Amino acid sequence: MKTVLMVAEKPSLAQSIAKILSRGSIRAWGLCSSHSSLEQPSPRFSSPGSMSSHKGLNGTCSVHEYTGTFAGQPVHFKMTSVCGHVMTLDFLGKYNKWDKVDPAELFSQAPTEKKEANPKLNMVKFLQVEGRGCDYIVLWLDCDKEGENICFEVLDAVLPVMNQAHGGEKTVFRARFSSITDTDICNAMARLGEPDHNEALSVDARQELDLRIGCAFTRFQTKYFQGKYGNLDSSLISFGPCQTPTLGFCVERHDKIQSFKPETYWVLQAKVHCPFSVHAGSFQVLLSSFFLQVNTDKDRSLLLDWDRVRVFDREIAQMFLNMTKLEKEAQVEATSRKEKAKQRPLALNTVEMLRVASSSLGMGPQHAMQTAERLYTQGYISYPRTETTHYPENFDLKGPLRQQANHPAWADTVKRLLAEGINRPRKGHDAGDHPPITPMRSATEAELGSEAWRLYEYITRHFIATVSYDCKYLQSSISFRIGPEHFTCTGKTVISPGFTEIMPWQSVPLEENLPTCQKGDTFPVSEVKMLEKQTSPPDYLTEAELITLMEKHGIGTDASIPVHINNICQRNYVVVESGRRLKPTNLGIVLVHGYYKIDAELVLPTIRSAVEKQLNLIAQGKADYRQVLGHTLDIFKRKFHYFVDSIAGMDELMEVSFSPLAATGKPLSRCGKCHRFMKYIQAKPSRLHCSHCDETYTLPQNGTIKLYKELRCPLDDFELVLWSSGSRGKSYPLCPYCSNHPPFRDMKKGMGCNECTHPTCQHSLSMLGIGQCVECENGVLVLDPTSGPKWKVACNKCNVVAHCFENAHRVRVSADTCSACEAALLDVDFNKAKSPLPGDETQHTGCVFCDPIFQELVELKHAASCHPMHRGGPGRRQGRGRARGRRPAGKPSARRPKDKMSALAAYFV
DNA sequence: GCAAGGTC
Repeated sequence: MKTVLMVAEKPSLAQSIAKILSRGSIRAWGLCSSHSSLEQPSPRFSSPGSMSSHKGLNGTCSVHEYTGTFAGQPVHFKMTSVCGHVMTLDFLGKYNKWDKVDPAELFSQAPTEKKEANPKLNMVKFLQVEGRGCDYIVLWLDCDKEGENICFEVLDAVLPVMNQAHGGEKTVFRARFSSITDTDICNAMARLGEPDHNEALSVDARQELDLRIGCAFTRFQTKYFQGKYGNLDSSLISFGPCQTPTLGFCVERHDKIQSFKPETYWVLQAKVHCPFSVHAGSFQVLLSSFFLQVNTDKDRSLLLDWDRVRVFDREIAQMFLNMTKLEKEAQVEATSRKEKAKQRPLALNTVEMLRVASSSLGMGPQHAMQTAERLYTQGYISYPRTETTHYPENFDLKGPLRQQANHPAWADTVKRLLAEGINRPRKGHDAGDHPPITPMRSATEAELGSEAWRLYEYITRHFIATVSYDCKYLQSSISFRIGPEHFTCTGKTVISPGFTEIMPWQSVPLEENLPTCQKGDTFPVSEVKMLEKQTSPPDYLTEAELITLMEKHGIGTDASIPVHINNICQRNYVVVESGRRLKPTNLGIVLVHGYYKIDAELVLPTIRSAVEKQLNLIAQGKADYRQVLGHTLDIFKRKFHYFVDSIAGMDELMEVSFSPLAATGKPLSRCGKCHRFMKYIQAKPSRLHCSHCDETYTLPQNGTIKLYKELRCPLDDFELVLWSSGSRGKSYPLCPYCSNHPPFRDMKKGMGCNECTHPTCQHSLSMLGIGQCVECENGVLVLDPTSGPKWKVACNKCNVVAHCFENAHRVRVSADTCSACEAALLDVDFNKAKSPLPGDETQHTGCVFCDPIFQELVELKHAASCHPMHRGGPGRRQGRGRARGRRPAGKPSARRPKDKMSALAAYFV
């Protein structure tokens, strides 16, 4: 029997499609074969309706197997999936060395290669294992350009291991579907086509453009500005065709706020006195108790709005005030009553969910997406990444609704809807990807936890609202004349709340009801006054507004919008303020203003859509892939060179906001070359800067630095500093020069003296090292000479710390080694009063691992946390040192070498 | 260390 391999874009889809095709086969076969207008002869298929599933070798993708017919023959079907893109584009390794490659080379010279997108998933191997020996392949990837591109990634992996076709028989098929419904999937199976190479090529072009342009600009501006300003708190200044315009939106709003000049204006406000009587009508019963209370209040005054709204000249306002003030009565000129409707929402898609999550639930897009994904994988909601706001025609709306009928939060509403009949959902947009986001089963807050619950509650309420009725309300208004001036008063009364019952935050605000009156009626004026007000600036952009702008300009996709927003936060270009408003930082502002100054297209949202237009030509087969790519790269290469030549313009802006390196930081350690003080710059990346030599020395991050007793490195004369990760962590001395320019072959950048193999320096590993770490492979336990009186021995690779010999007044690493485990012996002196040693001893030399006296004085921990090893009973203590302290044969010894000179010579070869 | 796009 021949085998048909089928591949979907994600595991969940493989399962749904396999279920449909394996069970619905007989009906589907009938349906499919009844189509007479097939564009091409399509392989017919059927299956007896049972399917078996197993996990693939990567543990993530499943394989669903069943038998059926295909191309008129009995076959074995294997349905599986990838996890998004199989491959990713990157430069060849040597072009990823920032110091060695001129970013300009990234536009053309630097070759790119496709790498596995997620090596852990082992996707190519997995596809080959499953594809080996298959005869046909049907590609069920999402029906968009990215999906088309993944088709070819799958084919590249699988075709070489599949059986060879006989006599030009077609073996590669593409299924095109627009929803995951029985009809659609069966139709797709009945009308298999071919993957579209042009669409795939347009994605290849997009990938290459994004990579080359993004990396070139990012590397250039990072290298240019990094280390130039002391208080520029960013080690990466990135640029990207999506993230930069996203930042641009935030800065644009900031500029509007900055340039805003408040203007004073004046408003007339009138109050009339009216005996209260409301229209009688059936809607009254629906009004809230608030209204009924108002109704009992017989006399009240009515606030009128001025038809001129406002004037910007005080004297003119005063004139109008004077004229109206003379009048004692307001005359009704017209009345109107209109029934209006507030529409029920469209079915929920991803961006709308993210907007509401941000604006109403205070949940950032990235977080909201993660929460939604968890709800999805746990089966509470449908697939959360979709652009579609239209339920498929045969979508079962009542099923999910019934599941909610006993939910304590909305049982009443749902039961009434089911009893009285649901409303037809509004016609939304069908993007052909996934159905809108809906609840899949009932859940409670206790079950989900408060965060996930809030999102689930919103999704469910939104779903119920889409099958509810519009909210109907009555808008009435009365036009008045007071002297020469006209005033109006409006009121809204809810006729039927419709969907706002389940989405109360959308309710028509309760407004006072208006009195019944007719044209010509008069009301006594109780007050006319003039109010002075000021126009106010807009506020910073909310995340929700930003999402709307990005969607409108085609910046990013439903899945990547949260990533871009997260990026500009993490890169320190904007900060999220209260109300989830995005306030650009100085860095963000300077960058955008810099782009505006040099080449505004770099930050305008139009650039992405212009490129996309070109890419679409490739997809439609109207333009040549190579030509478009070459042409676009050429344009950006020119832009890049112009940007490089004009960078001083951006630098001028930087100078205003940031202070030069030489003017920042506090003097800390002395430079070994000029013997002047260097300055310690705390802003990330923290570093030392010698303004005389104009050299910068990076320091280890995430810790504090102080001077180390003015001790100097014997190799370069730089003053040592002491790095510490905190009182419960570890610390070690460090030479700023050696750490940046490793003196020995076996040392790497960033290392401290505790890893230095200098054979005689008193701060080195050679002198302070004790023995192999008890936990990690390559680490050595090193005495921390500054840690007394709470002495510590810490691993120079991992975070193992041993606390030992508390209150000893001196601890030294001896030249002798333990005969049992080869660890260096420690020489410990205690004060007479505090000595824990037996008898009246104050001094003891021994091995920390093997000496029974020392074993009682050593406590193993992890830096800043308690170590699990220490939880055991007393019995394990004995064996610990003996077994683990021993250095394996062949490993470099941390002991003091016997022949210092020969060892020294070896290092300097 | 960099982009944006899939998805987990």
